[in-house]
Amino acid sequence: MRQHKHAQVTIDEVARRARVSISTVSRVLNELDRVHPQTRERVLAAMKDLNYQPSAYARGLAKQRSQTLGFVIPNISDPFFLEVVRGVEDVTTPAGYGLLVVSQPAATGDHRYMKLFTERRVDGLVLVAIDVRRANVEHMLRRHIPVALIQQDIGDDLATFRVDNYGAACALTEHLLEHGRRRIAYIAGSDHTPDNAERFRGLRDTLATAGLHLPPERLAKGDYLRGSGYHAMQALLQPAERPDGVFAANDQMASDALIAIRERGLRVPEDIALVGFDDVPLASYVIPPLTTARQPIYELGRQAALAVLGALDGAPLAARVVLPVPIVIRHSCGCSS
Amino acid sequence: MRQHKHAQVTIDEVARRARVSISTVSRVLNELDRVHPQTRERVLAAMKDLNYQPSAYARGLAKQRSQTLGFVIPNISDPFFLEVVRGVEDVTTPAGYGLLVVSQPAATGDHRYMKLFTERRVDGLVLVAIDVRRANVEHMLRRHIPVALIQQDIGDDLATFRVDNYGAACALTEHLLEHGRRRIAYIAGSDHTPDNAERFRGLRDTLATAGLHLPPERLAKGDYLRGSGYHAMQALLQPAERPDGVFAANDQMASDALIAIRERGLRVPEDIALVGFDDVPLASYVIPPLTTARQPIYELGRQAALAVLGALDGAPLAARVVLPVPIVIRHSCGCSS
DNA sequence: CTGAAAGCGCTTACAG
DNA sequence: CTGAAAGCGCTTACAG
Repeated sequence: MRQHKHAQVTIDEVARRARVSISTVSRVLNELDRVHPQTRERVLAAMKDLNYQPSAYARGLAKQRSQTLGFVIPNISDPFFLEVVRGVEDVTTPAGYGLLVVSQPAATGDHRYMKLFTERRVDGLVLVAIDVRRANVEHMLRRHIPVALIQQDIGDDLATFRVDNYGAACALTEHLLEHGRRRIAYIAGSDHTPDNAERFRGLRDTLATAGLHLPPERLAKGDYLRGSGYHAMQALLQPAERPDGVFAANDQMASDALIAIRERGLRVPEDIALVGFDDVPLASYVIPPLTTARQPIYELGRQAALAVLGALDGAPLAARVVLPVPIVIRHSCGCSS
Repeated sequence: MRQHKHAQVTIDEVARRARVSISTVSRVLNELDRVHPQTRERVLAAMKDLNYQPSAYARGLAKQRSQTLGFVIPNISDPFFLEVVRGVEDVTTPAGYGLLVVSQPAATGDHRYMKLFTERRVDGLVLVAIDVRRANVEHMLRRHIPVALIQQDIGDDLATFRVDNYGAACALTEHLLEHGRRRIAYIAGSDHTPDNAERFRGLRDTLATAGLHLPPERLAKGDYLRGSGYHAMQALLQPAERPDGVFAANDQMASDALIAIRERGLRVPEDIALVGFDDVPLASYVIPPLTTARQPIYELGRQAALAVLGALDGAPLAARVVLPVPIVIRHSCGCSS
């Protein structure tokens, strides 16, 4: 067989150079058995001289472990996405795991990544906010492939990593109450998202505890996207009794609301105190800068990855993690610089 | 040997069920040789019945091809990042390639991903805007591993995919001139970045062509980041003869400049026309919305990935691709709604 | 502590 | 058109 000019160096060459068998090279590679110190040194030296990098493929085949994790992200332009990859990647790479990334277009269904991940024999999975079918997750789990779900809740028994939307919404509402606001309105995000539901619940429960309630005319529908907050706010400004506080389900809509309020000749926070959610760059940029809540996205990725790697080492898969969402106080709520 | 309860199904089981040898199964898998239609049907049926997914590991080992691409992204919170992964991923997954993602902290040096990628025997590499050493790229190329560089220029002979900063800067400046502006100032991004240099060159060359020049007092240093545009703009407003147009190297700084201008009691675009670069969400949000340029990030990823896959099929690696950057006209330049 | 050998799940000439 | 066999580069009992 012709020698490939620049082929990778294999375990055989290392063994030959160190004058040992490949078993021994493998042993120092895996640090399992005892190897005589001197032999070890020789092998190590040979590996270094030849710049040997063991083939993950051959290893994976022999060990029946691919040392890689599958990672699926939604197709949508999620501003948080970068943070979660970093969180995941920062734990996987140091642990010697590769990260196989697939972005899942919402329409396609599940097959795209399931096929790829099965072929590649991924050891574990981290799925971010996508449309997973429960059956698929169970299928993986049955094969002892741990799965962590981020921002996606499809069963109490599955390992899911979420953010405490409810708690942050309570805190934000509390804060509005502390500023003396009593007629607090809500600008909703997309109806069907759990985030929206939880934030709304936080608002309503906190109001209820304070003996307040939220009449229908102080509830306006938005869709998280640009522009919707503007129209929602206009609707909220119709009734004679205007709200004195507004909780928007995200910063984008809060920023839109700001414009609608200003156009009406009213001031934030003097006439209407306003809070958003997410702490996107825009939030600190509008005037006045928004009081909002910052989701620990990086941490979400980190913890999900740690859980999967832990499970691979035999630890039980933590069932449900809910990370606290700190609120960040700026000026739109009435706090001064 | 104990039968693993949920082990993956292998080629042997398929062969047995289809009553052929594994060679034949392999043949229908790879569609290389002729296989009798009826045999093929039997094999296909068996594969389907057993839900067979060939092991990418065993295949990679036998074929000496991993069918995966390495992908490195910078650690920084690049708002464009998501778009480029999507661009890359949208071509690799359909082509049956996996994408191994690593984020490269600037400080660490190159070893982190070089080691991982060598171990995993990636077939090709896409490197985004990171600090690659030329030696590393050459090392890969010598092993016949095609490398595409995105937004990173370290040699005329390497396949690099860039965006036409210069052309867009020319167009933007041209546009300012068309609005009758003659005293055009520049708010620079970080000195050392090629993007900044190219945008600046575009401005200066276009001014020169129009018989204009850019005196030192109309050149202010920024660093792309929040706040720097504000101070830069204040400096530009010092001289008695104020600029009547400002080109900021990115939207963030342009937005900052907007505030500084307004604080000075001047209006955009009436007193000073303003343009930015990048078309981040903020750009369309500030008042007046910014005229700017939109980089084709997704396309950058797509083309780089296509080039690498092409090279893997024997095509020559396209040396240099520069994608046009359309400018997006809004109101900060003086155009009306 | 160390080596020979079988095996991981495929592919690929080589025969037939 | 199809099968037997060697090989891809490792790991892992099994002997010694």
